[in-house]
Amino acid sequence: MSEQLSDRYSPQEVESKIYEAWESAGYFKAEDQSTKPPFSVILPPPNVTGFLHMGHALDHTIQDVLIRWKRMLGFNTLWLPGSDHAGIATQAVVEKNLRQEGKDRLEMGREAFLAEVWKWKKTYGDRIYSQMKRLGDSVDWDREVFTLDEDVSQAVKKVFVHLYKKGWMYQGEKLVNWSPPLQSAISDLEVVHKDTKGHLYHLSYSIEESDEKIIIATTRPETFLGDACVCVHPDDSRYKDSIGKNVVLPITGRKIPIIADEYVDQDFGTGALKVTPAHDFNDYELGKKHNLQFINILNVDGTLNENGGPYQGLKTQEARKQIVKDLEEKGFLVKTEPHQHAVGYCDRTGAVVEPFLSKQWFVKTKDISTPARHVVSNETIKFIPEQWTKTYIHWMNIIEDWCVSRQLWWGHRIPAWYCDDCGGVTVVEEDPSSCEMCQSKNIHQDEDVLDTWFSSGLWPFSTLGWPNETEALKTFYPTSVLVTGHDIIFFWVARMIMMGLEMKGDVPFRQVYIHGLIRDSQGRKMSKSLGNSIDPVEMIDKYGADALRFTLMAQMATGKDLKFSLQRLEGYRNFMNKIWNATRFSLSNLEGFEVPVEGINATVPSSSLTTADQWLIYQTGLVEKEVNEALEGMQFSEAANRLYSFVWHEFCDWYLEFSKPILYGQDEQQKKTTQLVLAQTLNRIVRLLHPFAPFITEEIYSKLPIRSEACIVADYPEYEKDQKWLSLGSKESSFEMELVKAVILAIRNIRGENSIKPSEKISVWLSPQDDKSQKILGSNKSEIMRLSSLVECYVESRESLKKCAVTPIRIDNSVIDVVIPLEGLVDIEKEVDRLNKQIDKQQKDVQKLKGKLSNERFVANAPEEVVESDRQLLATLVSQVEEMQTALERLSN
RNA sequence: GGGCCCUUAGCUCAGUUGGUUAGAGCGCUACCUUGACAUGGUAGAGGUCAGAGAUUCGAGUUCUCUAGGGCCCACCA
Repeated sequence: MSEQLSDRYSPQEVESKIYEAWESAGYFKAEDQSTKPPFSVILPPPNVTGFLHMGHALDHTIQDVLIRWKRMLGFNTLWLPGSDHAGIATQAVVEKNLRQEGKDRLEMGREAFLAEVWKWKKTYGDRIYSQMKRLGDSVDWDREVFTLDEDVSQAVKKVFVHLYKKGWMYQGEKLVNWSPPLQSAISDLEVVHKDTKGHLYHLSYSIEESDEKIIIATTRPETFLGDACVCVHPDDSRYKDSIGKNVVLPITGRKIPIIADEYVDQDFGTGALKVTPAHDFNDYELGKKHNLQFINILNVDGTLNENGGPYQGLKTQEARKQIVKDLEEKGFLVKTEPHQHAVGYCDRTGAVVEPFLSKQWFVKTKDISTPARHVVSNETIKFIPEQWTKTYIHWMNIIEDWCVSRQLWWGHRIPAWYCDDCGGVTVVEEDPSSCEMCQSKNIHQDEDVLDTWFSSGLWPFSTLGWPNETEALKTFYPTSVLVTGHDIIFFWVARMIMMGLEMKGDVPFRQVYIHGLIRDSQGRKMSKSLGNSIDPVEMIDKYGADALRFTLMAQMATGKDLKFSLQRLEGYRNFMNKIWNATRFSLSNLEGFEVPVEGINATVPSSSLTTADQWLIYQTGLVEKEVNEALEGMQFSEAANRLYSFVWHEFCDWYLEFSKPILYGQDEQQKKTTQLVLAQTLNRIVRLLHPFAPFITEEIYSKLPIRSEACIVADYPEYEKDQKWLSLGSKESSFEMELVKAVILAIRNIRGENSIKPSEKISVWLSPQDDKSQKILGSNKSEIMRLSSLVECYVESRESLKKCAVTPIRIDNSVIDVVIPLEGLVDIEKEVDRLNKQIDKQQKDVQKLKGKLSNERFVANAPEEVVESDRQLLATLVSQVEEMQTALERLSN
């Protein structure tokens, strides 16, 4: 205990040491079988080659707080870490890298390329994990899983086959969202629609065997190459006679019919619509309905194919320019008007997405989404905050079939084999040697891989050993809570719910806590391209992990986005330092303190406790109760802020100041008592703070006289279970302390307002107007003197004093006049002004309250207690005004 | 076009079932190096809770509308 602590807390010196100690002691490990109640959280797997950003820091801190809290409460906690292969993102990074070395994926071939990706994964796969350790994540590393691990791959295949057999996984030649740079299909969710300025081109198509023309309007003129018909509304008088005739397409001269369908909006454009079934989702539906020709004009790379005629080889954008030019020259372009419309972009590459006809695998969502919707609407799964329930259900209502095949190499290969002889498809879990239909050996596997989110969707059970009925699965599924951002509710949360219900027959988690996104101080999204992202590891290096965690938690209120502020971070760094110094002070004054054998259960007779002791213990109880309640309700900022103000403004500001005279004094008996209170309270504070600030609390805990094995596995203080200690405090003592504090504040206020220097010692008369106050003041006189720098303090009435500042204090029914003679000390006029101002302000409140109480309906309708407390308040205010008026007189006389 | 959210002190934000005189941090002003901490202490200034209406004895808190800002979903060519 005599160990010297430095006067500043330096996280750099303790954090890594502490983390290693936790890990090697095995504190993070969950038990597959346990008598303890389970509490499990599956970490949203970060991109394996990614690095920790502020969003992760927030997401992880929330989970770690919950896990540490529950662990201390005695739960069998599992926080399961893992990482995601992130198909597109990782493949893109590796490809880019190879290109710089002059290598090309296609030239290398599948196997060689995948070897490169695995090499990359091995090099960078641990980076994110070491960053998680810096944050303090108490995950069970022994259970770490990667989405491409053998077990997970088996689970993926099993699910695929299961869905296939059920008819819910099917292959179809459909119009999909195609990303030309990726040369792959992407799902609806991976398309972001942005309003884009474009043009509405009016093209003139001539009607066959006549001089008539029909004008159509389009935003994508190049697609005319794939037009299958022109469509008008059957009731449109302008075009009635044209229906059934053919038009001749410009440039190519190809002939297509004019048909009618009520789908067409007569008021938009010219009321005549060109239909390109292979390149537009609406046209696709029309094409199916009217059995139209599907003319694909694109190659996989987004260039025009042989159907593009003279434009073959050009990219769509280039082709558009050229075609507009040509049409204009030949007189087919009637007019061009500016037009804003939604254009789909690939969220990975930013390229314009092309609707593209191709053969893909789809998950039929109709049947699988119904139960997934129900479990949320009937609150088997609860979203926090609730508002996301609506969003989720809305999406579930409009969900389309999910395109899960990707024309990539990095990912789970689709377990489908095609027969070169009979053309049959074999979908099985184990690689087959022959075709299921004709037994031919000439089979080859589907070249494509699955959408990354397909394997992510299985994460809550695939990570626990499924399809084997493992103990872990029995113990920890369904998991307790899923913590994530709202940006992946559809991508991930919804898919996990669907898959969990289908494969496990139960929800994957009971609660979904949706937090906001981290923004910069100006409210912009943090992004690499804006250059405004803040590296959490850098912040940890500079301010410590605890400060960063506390900053995030103190702001984590409603699930709203939160702005990250360095000033705030600095403030919580200071808070950590405050805790450190409070400990330093305490420990230096605990020298010679004998640790009681009962340890944390040791008490003293309540009669030996000072007012401040009892007050502190009472406050400790309140904090224990409130913090647990806040955490129970996922009110993280509530919990963090409550702890902040308790530690700083109650423990440090008042209790430690009150303890000084005793600790520095000669009364050994009293000193012992205070030391016990100090040791007991510090222990509780450290445990309460641990989930939020694990490193500093563990470090401090190891130096405390009263402690157990380690803070991380110590009991979390709970009001009900801590009664042996907490019952030493009382509401009554708390009241006494409030009275003493009020007296001290009143004196300090006068000093401060009148700029009476601390060095200038003054005398004060305290005039209690009842016996109770008299007693309280008498027993706390020395503390009052010390904390307000008094040279003399008389607890007695002295009406004869002149030119005094008088501050009336009233708490409950106790009234005290604090009387300070000011003659010779200050400008009396100034004090008169100050008092007058206060009286004015107070009188306004009195008027307001009087009005309220004279309202008969208020008195008649409001609950008795509300009326009563208002009456008392009014009485207090009125008497305070009177007393201040008296004070004014005494000041001037 | 549909849906969700936000607007409270100079700044960033708390304020979950409506009820004492609306809070915090930072910043600001004044004073203070007092034996844990200047990453500190003490005191202070600063708000008609975006606006209007409604419900209620009572609204920052519930409802409606308006203004401003943000987000999500959506095939009008």
